[in-house]
Amino acid sequence: MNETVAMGMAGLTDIESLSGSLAQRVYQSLREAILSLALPPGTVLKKGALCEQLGVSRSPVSEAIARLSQEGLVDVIPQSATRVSSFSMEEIREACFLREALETTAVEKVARQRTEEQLTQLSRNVRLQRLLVEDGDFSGFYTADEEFHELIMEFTGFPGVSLVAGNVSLQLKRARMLLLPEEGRPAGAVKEHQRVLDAIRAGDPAAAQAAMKAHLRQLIPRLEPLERLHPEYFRSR
Amino acid sequence: MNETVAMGMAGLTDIESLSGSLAQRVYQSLREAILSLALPPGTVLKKGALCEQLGVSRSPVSEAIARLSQEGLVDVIPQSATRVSSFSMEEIREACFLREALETTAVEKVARQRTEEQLTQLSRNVRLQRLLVEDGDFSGFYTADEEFHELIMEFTGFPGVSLVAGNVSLQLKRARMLLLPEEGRPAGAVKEHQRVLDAIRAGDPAAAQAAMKAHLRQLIPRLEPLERLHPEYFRSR
DNA sequence: GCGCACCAACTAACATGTTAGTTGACACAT
DNA sequence: ATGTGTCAACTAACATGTTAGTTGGTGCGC
Repeated sequence: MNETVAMGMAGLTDIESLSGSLAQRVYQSLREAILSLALPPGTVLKKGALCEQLGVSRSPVSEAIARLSQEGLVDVIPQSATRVSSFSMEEIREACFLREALETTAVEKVARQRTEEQLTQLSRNVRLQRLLVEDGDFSGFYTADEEFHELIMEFTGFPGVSLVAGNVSLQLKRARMLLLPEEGRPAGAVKEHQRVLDAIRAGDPAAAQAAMKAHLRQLIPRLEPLERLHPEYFRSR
Repeated sequence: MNETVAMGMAGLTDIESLSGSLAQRVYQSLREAILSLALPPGTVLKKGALCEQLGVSRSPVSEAIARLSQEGLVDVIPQSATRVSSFSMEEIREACFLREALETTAVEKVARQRTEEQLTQLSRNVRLQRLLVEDGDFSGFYTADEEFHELIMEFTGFPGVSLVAGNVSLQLKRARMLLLPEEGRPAGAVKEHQRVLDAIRAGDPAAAQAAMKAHLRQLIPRLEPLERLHPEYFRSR
């Protein structure tokens, strides 16, 4: 009757538009839906239903769910059901700790071995951030922000660093979706990024590490209130 | 004819002796065999053959292989074959970097929040290490060594830290199997552990971090020569 | 009304059948 | 002899059938 039926019960991106094996596409589709909260915590995922909606058989769906389970995005209750995992503040704190470990160590290394080209890229990114904030383009700023951190990790010369960081920060990424844009926060973040960049340019590893730590530490206090603002997404686990 | 046939082509631990779902058991069996080099890099894993040897169907084997693939222990060539992944010195360096990031940050935190109980456990562990080295029990020392690092990560209060560290250090763990016990190295390691412990006890985060870093940095130079000592395990990737 | 055993419906887990892509060998043309 | 096209054999990937464990409800005993 309405398009909700046509597209299935939830906003899964059509796997036609993705590349790779079927299992890979199903995984990406589910992952994106979970991270964007289109599939909120607690949602039950039924293999049968997913197969129908995506037009595939259970094999690729099973593989996708297995991966999501390993990454902690879904909880599989053996022989019974599988649901999108709930937030847990403790897990979020843990993710912050892990992210801090990776990024501070990364920036420390980058500050020691930076090249002119890298400084240029980082500088360009930070200036872009400033522009986007001035224009009030918060979505664009969010992307540029992520790119800033991504760049630093890439510049370590170890491609796996950002991959691991991404996996470890999955819960963080999801929780950030609940954050409302806070007055003056983006501008503050840009300043902090600038300090990180300055320290990298100065070739001061300790300062870069400290600046990055100071920046990342801003996140937890902003996430803490979520537990009582959105209790329906939390608990258990 | 001989027992090699009876147990299959390779030293896979019988899944009967493990717990959990079939897929889980198959995964553990394969993982152990790969990490212990019973299945050396380059070995081709055929689903059909594995099913026969383990006495299960292809479903759990597929799931196990998918997990191993995600962890980088096997390379799957689509529609063609899957083989145990080769070492790459670059990956090993990367793993060292990641491990250093996690463990130095962990020890820094632990030095700040240590309890008497934790100091007791660490002290007991280090004294045990000394005993084992004196007795020449290198295998026992290896276990105690791993436990020391494990303890520190646990003491952060974040159970996921040691899990992540374990995952990123898989290649390291495998590469260490190729290391021959080096004269005086265990004794040196004990001394370094002692320094880490001293700094933790003193409540000196910076010193603890530095001591841990100094300790972990010993590993790479010992691993570097492996590339030419065992070229058959390296390359590609 | 209330607890407990039983049962039916549903689910993930496992087994097996089918498809399609890759690889290497062999015949053939050059 | 050598490069090339064809093809058969083999593999992972996908689809589907089967099993076994969980869950919630229903009726029976109390």
